[in-house]
Amino acid sequence: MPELPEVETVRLGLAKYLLGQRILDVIFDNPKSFPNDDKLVKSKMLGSEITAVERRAKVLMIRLSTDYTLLIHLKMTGQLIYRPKVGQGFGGGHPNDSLIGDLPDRSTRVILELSEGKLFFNDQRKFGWVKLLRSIDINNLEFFQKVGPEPLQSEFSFEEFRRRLNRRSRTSIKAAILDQSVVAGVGNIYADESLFMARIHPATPVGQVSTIKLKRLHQAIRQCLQISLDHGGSSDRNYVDADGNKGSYLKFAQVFRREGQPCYRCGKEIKKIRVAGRGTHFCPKCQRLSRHKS
DNA sequence: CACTTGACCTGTCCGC
DNA sequence: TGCGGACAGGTCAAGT
Repeated sequence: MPELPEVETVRLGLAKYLLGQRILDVIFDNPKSFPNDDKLVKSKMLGSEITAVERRAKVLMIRLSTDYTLLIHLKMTGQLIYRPKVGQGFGGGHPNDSLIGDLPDRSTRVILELSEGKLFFNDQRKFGWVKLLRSIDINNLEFFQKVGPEPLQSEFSFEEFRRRLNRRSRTSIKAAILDQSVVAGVGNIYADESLFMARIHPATPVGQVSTIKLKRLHQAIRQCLQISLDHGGSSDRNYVDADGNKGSYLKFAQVFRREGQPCYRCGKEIKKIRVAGRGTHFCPKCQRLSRHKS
């Protein structure tokens, strides 16, 4: 899916368009994508106003004036695309129409009809979801209790990073940074990119990564995510922002999807292997398996 | 507990 | 062109 930079880019777009809008209707028919009952939707959503659009880890939160919140996870193929009503911004003939075509399409799972436009939740693989919850209950969800610090905030200190990593010292460093309870928002693309930047082999057991390298990794995670955010995220396949635009970060990727091509740093061929059950890209020369004690 | 694997879905690409 | 299998940005539950 969308990892932190992509979800944050969507959030920025939604905040620009949705704040202050009223929900006039909600159209859904897939209980997997939107497992809420009609009664709750009618009483807590219809007529309510959107008061904020927030994000924690890879989860979006659309706050409503009824003290309820829509939680949204895009998982692998989710999209949230906003289209203003014709005559209220870009309408027919908008340049983005060629990118994603007419909406709804066959992957549309939920439509929010708003006072000034429509919000489409598309999700080809149906892994993603939209849930309506009491705002006050959200912090008690197990996920939010366990999730790690936001990497672009100051709460993501090196000491905190190491403390959370040390609970999982035998697993691979890649599996560890993909774990949302270690750090929030890192997924497969930025795991590979930040491990390259820190020059750590993805399969290195956590307990054998030196302090120097862990410090490099801590900084690399922040840098990769920030650079991607600056470029509107990565569009490998499905990802688009709230306007339907793709992100351009993959043009700057050092290893992700570059197997068989030369490393920009040393010239050796980038390899693709399997680590933590995921396709993993790395440079065998820049990222050697090493055995240091921290 | 720590850790790994398979399942959830649909679509696409690659080799035969 | 068709068909089978592998694979895809993420998380869970269920296994060892």
